[in-house]
Amino acid sequence: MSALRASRLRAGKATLPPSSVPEGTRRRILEVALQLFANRGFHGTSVRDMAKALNLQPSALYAHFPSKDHVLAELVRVGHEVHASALRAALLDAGADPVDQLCALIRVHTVLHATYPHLAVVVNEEIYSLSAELAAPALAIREEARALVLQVVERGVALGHFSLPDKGATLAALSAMGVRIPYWYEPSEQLPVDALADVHVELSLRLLRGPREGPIAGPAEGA
Amino acid sequence: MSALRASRLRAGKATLPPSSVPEGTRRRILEVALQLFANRGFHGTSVRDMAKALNLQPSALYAHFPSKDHVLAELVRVGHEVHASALRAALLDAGADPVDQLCALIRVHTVLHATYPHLAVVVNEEIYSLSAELAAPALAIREEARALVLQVVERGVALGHFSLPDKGATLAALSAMGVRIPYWYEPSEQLPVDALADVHVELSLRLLRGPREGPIAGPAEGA
Amino acid sequence: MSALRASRLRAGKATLPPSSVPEGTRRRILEVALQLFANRGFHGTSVRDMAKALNLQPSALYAHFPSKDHVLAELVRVGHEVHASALRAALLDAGADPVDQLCALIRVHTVLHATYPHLAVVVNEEIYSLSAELAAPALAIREEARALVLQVVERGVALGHFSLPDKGATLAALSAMGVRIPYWYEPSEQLPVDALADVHVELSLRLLRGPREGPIAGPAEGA
Amino acid sequence: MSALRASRLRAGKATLPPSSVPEGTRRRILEVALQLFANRGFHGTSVRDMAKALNLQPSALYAHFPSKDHVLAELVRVGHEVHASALRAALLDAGADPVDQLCALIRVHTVLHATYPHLAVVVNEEIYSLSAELAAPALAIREEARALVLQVVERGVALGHFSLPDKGATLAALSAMGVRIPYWYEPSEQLPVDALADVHVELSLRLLRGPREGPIAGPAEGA
DNA sequence: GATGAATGAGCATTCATTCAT
DNA sequence: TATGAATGAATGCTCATTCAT
Repeated sequence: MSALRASRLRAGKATLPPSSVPEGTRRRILEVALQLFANRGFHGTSVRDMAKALNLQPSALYAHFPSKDHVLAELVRVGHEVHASALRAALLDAGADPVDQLCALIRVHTVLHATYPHLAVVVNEEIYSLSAELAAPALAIREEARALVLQVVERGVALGHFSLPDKGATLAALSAMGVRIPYWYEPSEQLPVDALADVHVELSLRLLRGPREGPIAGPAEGA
Repeated sequence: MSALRASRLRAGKATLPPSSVPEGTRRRILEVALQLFANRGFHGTSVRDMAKALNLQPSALYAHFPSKDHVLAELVRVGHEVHASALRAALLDAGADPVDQLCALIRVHTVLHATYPHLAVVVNEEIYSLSAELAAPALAIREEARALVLQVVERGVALGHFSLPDKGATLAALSAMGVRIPYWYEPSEQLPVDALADVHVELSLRLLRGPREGPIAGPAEGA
Repeated sequence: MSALRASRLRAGKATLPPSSVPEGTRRRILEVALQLFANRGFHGTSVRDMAKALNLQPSALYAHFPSKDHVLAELVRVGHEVHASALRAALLDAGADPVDQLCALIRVHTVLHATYPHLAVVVNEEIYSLSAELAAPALAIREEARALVLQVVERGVALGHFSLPDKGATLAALSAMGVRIPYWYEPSEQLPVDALADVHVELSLRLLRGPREGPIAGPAEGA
Repeated sequence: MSALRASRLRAGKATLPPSSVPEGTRRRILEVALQLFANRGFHGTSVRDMAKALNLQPSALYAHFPSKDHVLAELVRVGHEVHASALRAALLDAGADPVDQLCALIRVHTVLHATYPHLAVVVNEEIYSLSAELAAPALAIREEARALVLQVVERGVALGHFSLPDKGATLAALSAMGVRIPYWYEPSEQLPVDALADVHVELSLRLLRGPREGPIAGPAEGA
């Protein structure tokens, strides 16, 4: 029926963070689902599609997950958990300076979205295909993460390091930079993941500190 | 059957820019499709869903569009066209200063995403449900728009107004701020659309000019 | 999934006649199947349902029966055998008087249907879910039983004790009284199984002897 | 898969009472379903079976009924309604004598079960495959009918025409005679439907009046 | 005897779409 | 333009059963 359809993601093979899910058929199912859900969406992927990609009968999936929805729910849960725990770990490593803390959070946020773009897309877009019940755990984790960043930003403001035109919009902009990575970025020699993280850290600091007045003197990339 | 699902958008009623499509059943179909595709996705919306929301029989839609895909294609085309022509118009009004030009582009980009969030989401997410053939016109327009912004930014850099750590990432960040608006923003008295545009203009300038050194002295919002 | 469904039987726990099947997993399977087949029918019961009720995996059943059909076949066979042998035993105890014989047959028929209602239902309704091959042994036994009753009735007619308006219909009515017991009867203090048997014996005699002429004088229950 | 299976019913073609359902595809579906549900049971009949017997695609059925369950529910409802209204009509024709009334009720009960055996079987056996919600209307009608018969019998007892050993069991026996008809009876020249009704009326009167004492003198059928 | 993963057919139902009216 | 009945493919899922362990 449908002619050649565009893939949402540039990146090729979908991978799950190594220790987030144990090896085995269950993990294989999750990785295949990740690939397909990221590129065609949850509703654009059939159980038969998944089974075919796994070289399994559709019915075999039901020994591992009670429904297609539960596969998505698990991906969304894992994605949120990996993200939240990475943020927490970054914060613990960062010391007490809110600028350092913010940089650490942005770095981790960027690295995760650049390293696991499929998971990022599924977590951010396909969560809306979940019932309220199945989405709830992930949404709770998400709210925690937002609160974490908010707290750091607010401390930075209180200590005179940051100055925001509007808190909600600025926080959203900070998040958006990361969230959109899967749609344009592909790791390359010119811009490996770490370099992208450096750029995003720099951009984040620009967002949070006021701009210079007038024209710019110093050297910076022009190309 | 399926339990309550989250809606992707905060905003309520989906609307199409006034003169983008003439009044009539055809426009009604597009607006209903806009609402449903934005909230449930193209694949998550059936022709029956659309017909029910229109108080029509499914077969009646085929008097107006040759297929469900063509409804989406039309929405995507209209969305891209409205966006591109608004950018062009803004640029014409902005004079020759690249800073003014950039501000005008960001303002329009922001206002459109805040005013037509459903259209923005469909244009940005559901385009991937289109065949290459049907998506092509929109993708061409999209490329033009990107080139437009790129040109302005590059002129700003050349004239010493802007300084970017990485052109691709910074352009992406500029775009991302707007693209993510439908996911968090709702017009309100505290932050009406124009004020949001002001904020995004300010944030964009921060991204494009270097940050101040050291801590911040001047007054800024704290809340 | 499926909403609450009515149960065919009033009675609670399904039991098999004590010595009809030796204790063990095989018997447990038969009793669980009896319960489920009686209430939801053979086609309305899945092997998974049976396994779940047994706290076993579906595959475990196949160590005891070659197929789901064979479980039903065994229930049907046991039910018929218990019934037929009880009829034979009753006849042996009853002496030579066809009235006594008929009463004995009816009593046993009634007691069995009242005591093992699940088995009665499965034997009478679910036999139609069996292949001709698997149903054959039971049908043979059934024919024997019918012949037995027929003989007794015919002797009663020949000896002037009974008078039937139509042999087929009357035999069917005799049988029907018992067969329908599981659908309405539940043992109680007011009407224990033995009392029900007395009633059915009385009713059977009424069917087989002609009615009184005119109105009724003597005392009888009214309520 | 399944080998030759027995049919529950002797009778051939399933028919619905003429004016119970208007002509058209909807009626054709109901009649085919009646045939299949009666012989193989609701759970033993697939929508594909029904569609094949109708020379239709399975999906076409869903233009007429929202689900397979609703087809059964409609059959069960129609069956109950036809039965109840026939009983009411019979009673209106019968005059004030409880004996006449009872005879009229039995006659109608018998004629319906003999004329529409498929419907009788579906109504009596397959109602248990319905959810409580879908079964409710039919069960309500059923209770009314029972109350009707009960009232007639009680008046007969009060006026000294009837004498019952046990009201519940006797009512059940009266009903059972009719309910079991589809399992053994086929209209024939020797015993057409009307003759069967005569026999059942006679048997019913025997059940409700006491038996003669001692052996039988008068002439009666012997065969 | 029992498990758990797997099979392959089949389930009720929904899909986008067509067509005669 | 719109309807209502129909199609044929596809949907998510369950079925009875097998088999290696």
